[in-house]
Amino acid sequence: MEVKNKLYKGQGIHVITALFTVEQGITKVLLIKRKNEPFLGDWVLTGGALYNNEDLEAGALREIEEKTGITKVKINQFKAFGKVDRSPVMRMVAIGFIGILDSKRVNLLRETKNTSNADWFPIDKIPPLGYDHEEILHDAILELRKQIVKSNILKSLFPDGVTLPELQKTYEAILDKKFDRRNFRKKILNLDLIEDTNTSDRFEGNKPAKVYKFKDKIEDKDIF
Amino acid sequence: MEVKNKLYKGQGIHVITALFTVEQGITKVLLIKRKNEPFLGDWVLTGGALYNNEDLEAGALREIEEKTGITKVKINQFKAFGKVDRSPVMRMVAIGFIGILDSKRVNLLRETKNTSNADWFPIDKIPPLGYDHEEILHDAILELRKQIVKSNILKSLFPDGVTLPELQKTYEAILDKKFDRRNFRKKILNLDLIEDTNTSDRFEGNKPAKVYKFKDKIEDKDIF
DNA sequence: ACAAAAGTGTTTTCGATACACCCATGT
DNA sequence: ACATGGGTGTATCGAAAACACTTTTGT
Repeated sequence: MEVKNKLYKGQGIHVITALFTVEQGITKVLLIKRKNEPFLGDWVLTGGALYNNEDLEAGALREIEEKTGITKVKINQFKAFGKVDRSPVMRMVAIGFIGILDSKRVNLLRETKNTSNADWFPIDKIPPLGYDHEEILHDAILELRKQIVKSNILKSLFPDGVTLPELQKTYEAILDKKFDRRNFRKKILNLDLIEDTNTSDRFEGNKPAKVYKFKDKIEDKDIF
Repeated sequence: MEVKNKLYKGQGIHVITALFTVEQGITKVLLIKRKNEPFLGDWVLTGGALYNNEDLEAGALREIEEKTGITKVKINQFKAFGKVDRSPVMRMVAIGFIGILDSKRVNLLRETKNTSNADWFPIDKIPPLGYDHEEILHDAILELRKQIVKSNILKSLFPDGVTLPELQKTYEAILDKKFDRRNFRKKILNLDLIEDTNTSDRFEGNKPAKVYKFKDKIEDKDIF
């Protein structure tokens, strides 16, 4: 259907994902460098325009793959961004997603049809971003912090399981906060996000640590 | 800018709000009856197509006013809905909002240019809805339950302040749960959502109750 | 004085915090 | 045997839950 009324004509939808990783206690986000106008040469979050034949999440995943080569990542929608002038070309509303994965497990494409570079940036050392992506990233970081205590979003960072010391470092990195080891264990186990695998241990040159894994389904707790 | 690539052509944005009220312990949502195709004659949530010259929230508020006459209401965006076929006419992505207000304080328009009726429906007695509005409403109810314990969204239900017994009935209605009176007081005051006005009492034929009001700004608590 | 609804305090229970020692491994 | 990091238990504190009586008003 062709829209005639210019109040509605020429609208489009962006699907934008803030893809995070944690490396040695540093939370990082994946940025790509644009090769086209608008914002040519600027760093932005991964994403692009939604196609008519795909759902929101599918579009976000396609854009991720096209522009970074990353394929297996779980993403969660968190907010829409729709300021009138957020895109200089036409009216675009962005649907924001977040995801987290292990950067060491992916073969990041440095250049693609639409990007001239891609890299992981510590979230406290972000260059100027194109579009409204600084705002999206800001909100995405807050959302990530919420989701790591209420969802299994970290599962995709640890697809092969995780030890409690590893997990503690991750939480400390993302929440920017230190925890007592014994209390952290109790707290995290109480969240019912992970379960003991019983099976395997993992070695790092000292006493082996038990391996836990994130549950596939998290049931939400009572609100009040 | 005119889009040529048919992968992107002809997209649009809906702004849809689930407007709630609570009457005598019953949580209700405002529905309007469509006067046009598609879904002519169907009940739907308040909303419509976003204009190019307005932000998301402004568009949602304009649609609310146009189709219900309601003007002063606070709304919060909560989720985007973008299944490929959610609109039969063209590709539309919906941005969902929730809001709550006192139905007794509004003069609801029963008919407008685009609607043939409007009414409040108990959320457990919802007729079949057009578009994907049943899904949007379902998610909106969950979101409302979250927001009443984490935000001051209820402020617009009680613009002149509220007593604790009134509030308790409201929470019980929305959360579908009963509370002990003494514990409810402690709990709700601990949330730091409301403050004592000291000033006024309110009579209902018995002992007057103290009036509290919702704060304008809520600071969020530690996540973990 | 009675009915109706508001207001309040104490005990108990449970989860959160603070804190120190033992254990398994590699060298 | 020593160094390194993993694992665990207890005492204390504070929040949440259970629970009953008193107060204010209108009639």
